[in-house]
Amino acid sequence: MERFDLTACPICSTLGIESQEDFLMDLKCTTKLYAKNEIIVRQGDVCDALCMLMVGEVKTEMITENGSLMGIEIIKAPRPLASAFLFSDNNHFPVDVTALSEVEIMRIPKAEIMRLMMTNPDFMKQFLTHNSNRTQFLINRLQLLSIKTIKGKLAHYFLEQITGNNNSFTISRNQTELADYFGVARPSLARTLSEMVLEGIISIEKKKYTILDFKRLREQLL
Amino acid sequence: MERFDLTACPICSTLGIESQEDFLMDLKCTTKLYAKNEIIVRQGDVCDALCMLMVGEVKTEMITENGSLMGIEIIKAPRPLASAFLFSDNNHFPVDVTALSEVEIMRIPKAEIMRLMMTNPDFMKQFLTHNSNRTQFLINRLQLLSIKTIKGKLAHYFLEQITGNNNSFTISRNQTELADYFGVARPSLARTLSEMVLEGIISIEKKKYTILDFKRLREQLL
DNA sequence: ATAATAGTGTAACAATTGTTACACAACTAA
DNA sequence: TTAGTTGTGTAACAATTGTTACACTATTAT
Repeated sequence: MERFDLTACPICSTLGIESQEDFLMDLKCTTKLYAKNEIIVRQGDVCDALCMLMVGEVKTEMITENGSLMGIEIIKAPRPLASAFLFSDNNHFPVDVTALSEVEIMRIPKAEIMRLMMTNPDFMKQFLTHNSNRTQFLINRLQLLSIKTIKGKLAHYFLEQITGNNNSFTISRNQTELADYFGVARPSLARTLSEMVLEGIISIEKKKYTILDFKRLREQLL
Repeated sequence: MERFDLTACPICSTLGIESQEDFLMDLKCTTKLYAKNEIIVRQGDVCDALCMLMVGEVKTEMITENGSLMGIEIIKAPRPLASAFLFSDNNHFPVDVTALSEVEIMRIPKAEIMRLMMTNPDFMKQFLTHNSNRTQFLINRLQLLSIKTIKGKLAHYFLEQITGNNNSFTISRNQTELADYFGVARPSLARTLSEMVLEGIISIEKKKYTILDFKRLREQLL
């Protein structure tokens, strides 16, 4: 199993290389290994320690940065799991987490996280930032899911892709992935896309999308 | 205008009465008044200070230019506004905030929040807890919106209301409010409810709901 | 009690999306 | 090249939900 890379961890990366050894040395924590397909946490389990995914990858029904719906999604090491729930009044995991490979989890007690934050401003800032970023992500997903029509979702998504004065952009996801992202059926998405092309709102060439009529695109948001 | 009540604030309540005066005295912050219907923050505004709603109430509107897809949230003083975004990499407000009454807002700079957290463990814990609770709330909304059928939404909601060994609960919202909460049309909700009663899954008497068949209720979640 | 208002039940119909199925293009590996 | 896979376009039909309208009950104010 490979070594844990602190510098890639979203909440520990600014600790500085020289202090990493001390950091891990002083840390009161336990690590545990899980076999492939083993269930790491069950929905409803109490969350009284930060679970850091050190090695391997897991799947969870949780919403992830990747953006797929409540459907199963994959989290790769290194990253904390559900760090937002550690301090909530109702500190239970909202979903199951299952190992997709051999997995190493480090459990850092809540009190230890508190201590780290009190003594290390950089750590505190990173921890806060990580959780804030997760929240931002959740809000974005909420906005997207709140739009009911497929045309509206597409309009929201397209307008988000625009940067600068361009009216073109490329989408790396294919139609199937895009449909998953929106939580709609693939043929429904295809139908809607061809309708928007027919109406002259957009044009599509391979994965390059061009907006032809911003006004009508914005009208799709109702 | 009434005085700000620190003991009711979700992130300052444990500071202790005797230290409140010192607390407010030392705090580097500015306060500003807003008239009713005045816009306090606009979607996209940079969030570089914690906005504490001291007096009055505000509404936050989710969602893009359209308006009423997902419910609006009404926030009453005292409570911080969008405290989760203060530390995110892309620190912009995701929503508009409008005053519903005369409102007093205290703006506490980010650095000042950092200082408070470093020097006051109770404050830090409360700040973290508050943000965690907000995240829980968002996750919950997301789960609800991810369920596509109205029966599924209702099943999710009903199962959430159950406490202990009971199979009954009362819902304070009326049908119209419930429909808004789910983001569906009111007659559609009524139709679905009567279907579930017909199928013997639940029974409804005024605002008291009773679950008759847990197994089939859970099946509605897919 | 009476009127006004709010909340509910329900029906007919429209609109949107999902489902299933299949043809075909694009790409990859042998 | 060929065969196999993946991605796309599209059609017919089913399922679900929205829309609109109206009757009725419950609650509240006068």
